[in-house]
Amino acid sequence: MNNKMVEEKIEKLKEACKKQHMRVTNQRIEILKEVASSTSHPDAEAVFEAVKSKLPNISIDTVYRTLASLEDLNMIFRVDNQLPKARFDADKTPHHHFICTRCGEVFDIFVNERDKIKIPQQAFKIGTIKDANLQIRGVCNKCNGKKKEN
Amino acid sequence: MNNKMVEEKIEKLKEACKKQHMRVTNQRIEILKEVASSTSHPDAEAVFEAVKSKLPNISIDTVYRTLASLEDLNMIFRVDNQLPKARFDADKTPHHHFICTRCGEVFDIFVNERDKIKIPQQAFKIGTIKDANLQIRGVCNKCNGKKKEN
DNA sequence: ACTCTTAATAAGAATAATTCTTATTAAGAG
DNA sequence: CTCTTAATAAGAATTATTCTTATTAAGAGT
Repeated sequence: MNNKMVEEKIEKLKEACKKQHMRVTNQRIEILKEVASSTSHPDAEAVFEAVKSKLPNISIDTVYRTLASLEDLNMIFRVDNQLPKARFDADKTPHHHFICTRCGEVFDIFVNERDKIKIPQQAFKIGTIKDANLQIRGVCNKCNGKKKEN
Repeated sequence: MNNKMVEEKIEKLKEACKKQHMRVTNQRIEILKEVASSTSHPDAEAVFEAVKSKLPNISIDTVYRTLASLEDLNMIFRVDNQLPKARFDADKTPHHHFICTRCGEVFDIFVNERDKIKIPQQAFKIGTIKDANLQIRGVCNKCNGKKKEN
């Protein structure tokens, strides 16, 4: 993302914070700026190191907390929708996964021939492909129900 | 997977082990049996608990090691291709990811309108969808090169 | 079957990523 | 400018996973 786009993103952050009654802190701005201007899908540690030059006293915990809140605000997202634990499957039939971002449950979605995913040509230039699957992220019905109870 | 399919899978494991000069251990058999007969994408802890009834002395380390080796043998796979660290991205333009299973590098793949993924109808019944992206797993060219050096 | 080599294991310590606890700071409402 | 409290820094704690080391057992060779 170029400078202008990053600046626009910061403006969006400010609006989003106001809307959610969240405070616009330097930490939030600098961390979003860093993720938005990076092209390397940085991890928390990399963001921490990069942001230190602007905010020398920042703690790694703030980075984690802020990345999570920026995700909540829909400003950034987590590549691969990391789950706290690795989960395994022995069924090699090509199928997709619906992953509930709230409870971590994984739902299989088996598709027919017509709905099979096609791997973009570009991918073959990057390396040797082992497999590919569609990852659908959302909130499952069960968790949606729970939300209403609160 | 039904009993018969599980048994077939165990046979495949035995063949694969012989081919790779790996020993056919009870731990490998029971762990594969557990993952293959489960429908819940179990994590290491769940496999550990389930397998304890058959092998009361099994250690959690063996479960982790065995799950990894079963993955190597292509008998099971890891849902979501868990990476050791969470990685973030601020670019919400729909795009896919090529994830190198060896070095963890994530490569963006931007696609044109025609190659856009279509979310299977079934997914909408499971819950509220936030987003979806294609995850292509493989080994990047750089890592493929390194392999040859050995 | 018996022996031997060594891959695989159990046990528990160690590590790495992430989250929690608590005291302090500062955003922004009034 | 003051006050409330959300957000933070610091470091301890936790959780998933991996490593270390001594022991066991698979299976090759006899």
